[in-house]
Amino acid sequence: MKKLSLSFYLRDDVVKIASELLGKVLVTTWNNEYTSGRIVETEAYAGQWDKASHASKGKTPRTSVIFEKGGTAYVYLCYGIHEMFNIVTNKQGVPHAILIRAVEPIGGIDIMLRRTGKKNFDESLARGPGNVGKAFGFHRRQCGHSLQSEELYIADDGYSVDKKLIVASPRIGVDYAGDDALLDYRLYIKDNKFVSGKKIN
DNA sequence: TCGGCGATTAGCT
DNA sequence: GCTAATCGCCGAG
Repeated sequence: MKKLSLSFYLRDDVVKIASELLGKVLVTTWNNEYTSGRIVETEAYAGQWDKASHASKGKTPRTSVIFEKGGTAYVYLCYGIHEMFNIVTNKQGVPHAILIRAVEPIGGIDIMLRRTGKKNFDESLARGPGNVGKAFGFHRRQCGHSLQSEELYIADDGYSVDKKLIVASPRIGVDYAGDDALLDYRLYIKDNKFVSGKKIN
């Protein structure tokens, strides 16, 4: 497995990067607990003009990390409950970010089960951004963490997603953003069970 | 300093 | 389908 290089994250086109992240492997190893999974759903947040992005309100204590250079982790608390994991992209000063919305678990499933409080492995283990945060042990302490480190990184294991299976759609939960809520900035792998947004129960 | 609210989810009706 | 859970951010006063 090969870690993605810094230059991967520093490029301009955040939607393109979000689509290329599909099929890549997310790994966290903090506390000597190794967890990994394949990214199957992402959402792009493209800068200050994008009303759905936290960066649209300008640089504040919470959002300042999004203005950092690409390859940095942005983790924040949503609804007081959910730790959401984002990847910062583009060069320093340009607030682009990609939200990881769903992951297909590969390694450390027992650890994910313990963290999420679930009893059995199923497709909901890391489906939805709140669950991804829980399963991989993310915390806002990790905000600003580098994605080139041993504790947290994204790797290419040679797996590639058929372009025909990559679907673009409007983002979820951002209706307040007006016209920007209609942009096709959500990307996911078609027919993958681990993708959020549809009810399975 | 204070109050409203959010890139959500699970569980009940 | 509806709502509680739950806390830090940010704008208003």
